[in-house]
Amino acid sequence: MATPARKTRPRLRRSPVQGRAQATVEAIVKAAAQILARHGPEAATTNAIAARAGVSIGSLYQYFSDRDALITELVRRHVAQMREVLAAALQGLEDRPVPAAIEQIVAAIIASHRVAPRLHQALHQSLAVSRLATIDRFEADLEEMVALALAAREELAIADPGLTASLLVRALGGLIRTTLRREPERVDDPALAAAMTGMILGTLERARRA
Amino acid sequence: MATPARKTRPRLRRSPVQGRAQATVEAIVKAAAQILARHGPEAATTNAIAARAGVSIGSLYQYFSDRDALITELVRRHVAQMREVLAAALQGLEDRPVPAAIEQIVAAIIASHRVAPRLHQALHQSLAVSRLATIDRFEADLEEMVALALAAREELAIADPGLTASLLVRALGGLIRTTLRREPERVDDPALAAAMTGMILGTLERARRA
Amino acid sequence: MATPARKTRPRLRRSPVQGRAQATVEAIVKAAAQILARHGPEAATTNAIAARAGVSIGSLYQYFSDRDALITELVRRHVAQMREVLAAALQGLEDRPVPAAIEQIVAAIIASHRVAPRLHQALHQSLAVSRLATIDRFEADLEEMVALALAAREELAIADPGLTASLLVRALGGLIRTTLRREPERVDDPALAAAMTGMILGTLERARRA
Amino acid sequence: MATPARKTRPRLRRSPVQGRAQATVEAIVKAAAQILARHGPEAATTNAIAARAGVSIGSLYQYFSDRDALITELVRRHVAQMREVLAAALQGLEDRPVPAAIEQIVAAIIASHRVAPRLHQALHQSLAVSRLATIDRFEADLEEMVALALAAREELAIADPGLTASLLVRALGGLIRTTLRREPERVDDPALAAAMTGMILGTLERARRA
DNA sequence: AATGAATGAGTTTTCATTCAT
DNA sequence: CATGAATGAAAACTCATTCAT
Repeated sequence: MATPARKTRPRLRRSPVQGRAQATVEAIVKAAAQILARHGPEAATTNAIAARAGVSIGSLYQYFSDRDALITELVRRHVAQMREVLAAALQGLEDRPVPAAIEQIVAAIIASHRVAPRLHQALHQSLAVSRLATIDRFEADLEEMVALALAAREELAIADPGLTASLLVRALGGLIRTTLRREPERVDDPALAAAMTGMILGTLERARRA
Repeated sequence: MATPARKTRPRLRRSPVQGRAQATVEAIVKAAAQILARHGPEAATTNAIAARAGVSIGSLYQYFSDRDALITELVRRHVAQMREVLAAALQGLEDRPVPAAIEQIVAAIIASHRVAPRLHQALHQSLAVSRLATIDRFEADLEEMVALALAAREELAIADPGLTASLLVRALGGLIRTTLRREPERVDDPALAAAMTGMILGTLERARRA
Repeated sequence: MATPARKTRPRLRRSPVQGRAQATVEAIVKAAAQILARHGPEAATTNAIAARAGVSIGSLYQYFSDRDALITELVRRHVAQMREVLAAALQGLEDRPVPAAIEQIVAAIIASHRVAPRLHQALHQSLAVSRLATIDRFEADLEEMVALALAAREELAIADPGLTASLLVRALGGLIRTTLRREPERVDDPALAAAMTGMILGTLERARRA
Repeated sequence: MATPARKTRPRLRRSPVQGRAQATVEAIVKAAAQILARHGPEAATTNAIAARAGVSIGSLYQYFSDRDALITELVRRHVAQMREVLAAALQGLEDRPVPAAIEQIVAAIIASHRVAPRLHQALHQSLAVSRLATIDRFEADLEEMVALALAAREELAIADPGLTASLLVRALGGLIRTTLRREPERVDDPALAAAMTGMILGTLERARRA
């Protein structure tokens, strides 16, 4: 690539070993998330974040080298949470018959996107393309997991599990994001989930080895 | 009243009567598109746009009341172009058998998203959620067109054409956007297009009336 | 004074000998007056003035070397009008008995300030102190006229006509301006005019030679 | 609600808790006053004010939400000072006989207008008519005070104390302002003060009930 | 002469970041 | 360590003025 790898910065300027420092960091990250989610990227200035966190701007810079580092940490936590929710929602996947498994995957992906939808939206918006890496990695991992799950089911006879997984994960992700943006309340609509499941099943049908 | 009520402000602050002015407007819009596409929303300052367009900042404000108006115009043109490409790519849709028609729709949606993918991405990013209306309207129109097309094909027997159309259009759109962002070169991959077509056909199969 | 005398500029860049040019100048000055009076100094940009006058900005600069020259011309005309109104309203002053003469002076000063009160106000506001010279000269002349009139009336026995004239003219002027600003409708109140007359008569009484 | 409704925005954007901040605010306000007084409204740009105050432009905006807020604060302080001077100069008014009381009033009004005459002038100029409220309120209050003082003196037998007070206050105010503008040194001339006193006494004479 | 497109210095304002206390 | 006052580069936008057509 053209751009040189950024010199990796320590994630946190100083590791908060004491409880108070830990609490301060928590407060700052939480404040940033709240402001981003509720008032959008424009409102998320460092001063506003510090104010909402109830700490001085100086303290913010005590723990984060710059605004970027704070946002990065926020993304890291958000994605970690999505991963957790996803992992929990995928428990016992292997033991289920295919149709139920698909339903479970759909539900899991929806659930992971509902962790903090406004924040998710705001992050997608405020992050420069180059900065979406962390989120993209999550989606890539998700694709891989799904690919493995598909390959593991011999009865599905998927010709190209990688391609099919990408297809499904990206389609579902985009579908959920668009719906969250334009008709947020509909994300809970069981008819939509059912239709998504149908879409996946139909797709898998078509993706069989000739 | 003598003057008809206007809901929308005039598109341009002043309409260029001389050819030179027309050229200036074009240069500004083009410069804005380039900077947005290549360097992202943050880089698209009015000064940078004017500089790249080779005009003074004053000239920019002769024709656009503010930065927002320029972006709006850019969106307008971009969406208009997407609509054109889409319309052209959908010519003769009714005369084709279902499988070919689906292929054509997939190709058309891909084509419309390839008009200026980086710009599309940047616009999605730089526009506040509330300002995505023009793009959203395009997507909503697209959903409606597809819903009509589905309903018109009695042989498909789609139970809920609206739902199915939303599903497909949003899924395809998100899929294409994600792919453009993460693996831009793959958009041209015929295997992907084929897989998408498969996805749609499979989905339609599943969406039949019981 | 510290500031050197400004190099005197020709009042008009070119003397409009033709009728059309004359009309253009009229239109420009009138437009400037209207905008100043109706929308205040901030709105009186050269472009706005040209637009309202229905001429191009280039034409404005054809006749006025710069914005300042235009404002100067406007002031000149405004004061000239005030002088005319004043002179007309003072006709036959010498032939009247003192009380009637005073009433006439009061009425005349009021009349001269009502020529274009909003414009007058705007000019007072938009003119830098150094630029109020033309208006000040008008008031100085007025003071002198009144001083002469007072001195001419032996029966008044004014001890210091100059002082008394300054007193009265400045007091009346300020009074009228303040009233125009704060209670514009009251300027026509006959009770006020009567009170002013009373004030003057009382003042003259007190200004007699011991 | 927990917080009481505020009609007025907080006077300062942020209240300085450290002494240093207080000093900064003072420096800014003082610089604004100086520039306005010496170089007029046009010269009083936020940058120029910050520069003269010896602080960064950012500091100015820490304490004042915008240029307007700074000017408003300046007016507030100026008027407060005028009120103080006036109040001090009116001490013991009730205990004096009418002629001495009148002299005192005249002296008090002159004194209040001499607080910062150039600034006063500049403020009158730089404030849009609609924004002169604070100054106007001062003058209105002054009129009312005088009206009450006049009414309290039964021996004066003023027919319409309100009208007479308006007359006198506006006349004196205008007179002082004009004199300050055109012959600033003359404001100290005892002859002028004496003449003003004469004007008032004469006016009061004429304003008696028939 | 007239036009109006173009100019750019100058203005207000924001916000990430530093550093003295 | 925490605080918050201070910084200043940079952004949006205006408007008097010029000049090619």
